[in-house]
Amino acid sequence: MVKYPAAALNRTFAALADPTRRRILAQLAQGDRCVTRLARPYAMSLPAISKHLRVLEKAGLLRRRRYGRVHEMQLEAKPLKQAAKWVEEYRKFWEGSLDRLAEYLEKTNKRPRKKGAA
Amino acid sequence: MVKYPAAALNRTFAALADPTRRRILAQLAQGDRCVTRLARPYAMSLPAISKHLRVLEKAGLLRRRRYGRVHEMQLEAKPLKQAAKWVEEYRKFWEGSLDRLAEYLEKTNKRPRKKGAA
DNA sequence: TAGTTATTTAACCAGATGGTTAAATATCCT
DNA sequence: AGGATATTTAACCATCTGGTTAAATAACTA
Repeated sequence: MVKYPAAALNRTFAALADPTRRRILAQLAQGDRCVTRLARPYAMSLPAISKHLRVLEKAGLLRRRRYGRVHEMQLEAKPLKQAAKWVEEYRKFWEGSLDRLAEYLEKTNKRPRKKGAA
Repeated sequence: MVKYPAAALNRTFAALADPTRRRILAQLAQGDRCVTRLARPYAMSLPAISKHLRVLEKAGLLRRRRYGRVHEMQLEAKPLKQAAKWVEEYRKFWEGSLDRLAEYLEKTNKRPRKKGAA
């Protein structure tokens, strides 16, 4: 398996683990948005949104541009690409070799005793 | 964009946000393993590992089989498939339409003012 | 200058997270 | 039965997280 920078994956996955943040990303997928506008759909204070945005920013998932007093947020795809690669690598591996092993184990109802399991 | 079950994504991404848990998944990708064996490489108590395993289990990322007193863990690909789909969908969208927009903005150094931004 | 708007910072709070050690439980072995 | 092994549960602790409200900062507007 390939090696990935742990700290970056930590931040990316942690950022994606919150539904509000995922929804913010969905909003941004439709175009750049400023903080107030992003905050509009939520029953949540502005500082709360501000914090979510900082989490996303630190994870590198968005970029902030200041135009006077308004901060405009823009999606950034790179860290997601990393995460996607990580997930995809495991997913493929599991779906390939391991699901067949799983089936085998289901049918025989035995466990593999020695190390060459997969 | 397609709709995904939020609670499941929450749990999956949160589970993946910890490096110990990702490493456990990497171990399991090489074959089923019992708790003690999984714990071996870590400078961490058995209860700590036990907790990590429960997190992964609740996220549906692994299945537990009891053979007497030993609990054997097995990878489960389904929730990861969901997560992969989510990530991939956004990734593609961003890489496609938005990176071009980003470039445009970089060059012109203007911001889009009206709603039809993307 | 004064007032309004956009956003962040500060201080706080409740609950989750990730770890610990000690004890409990379940199973295997003799 | 009694002892060793595999794993979990309980109780505890420090830190992180996701929210709040109130105040600070920055920039536009009259």
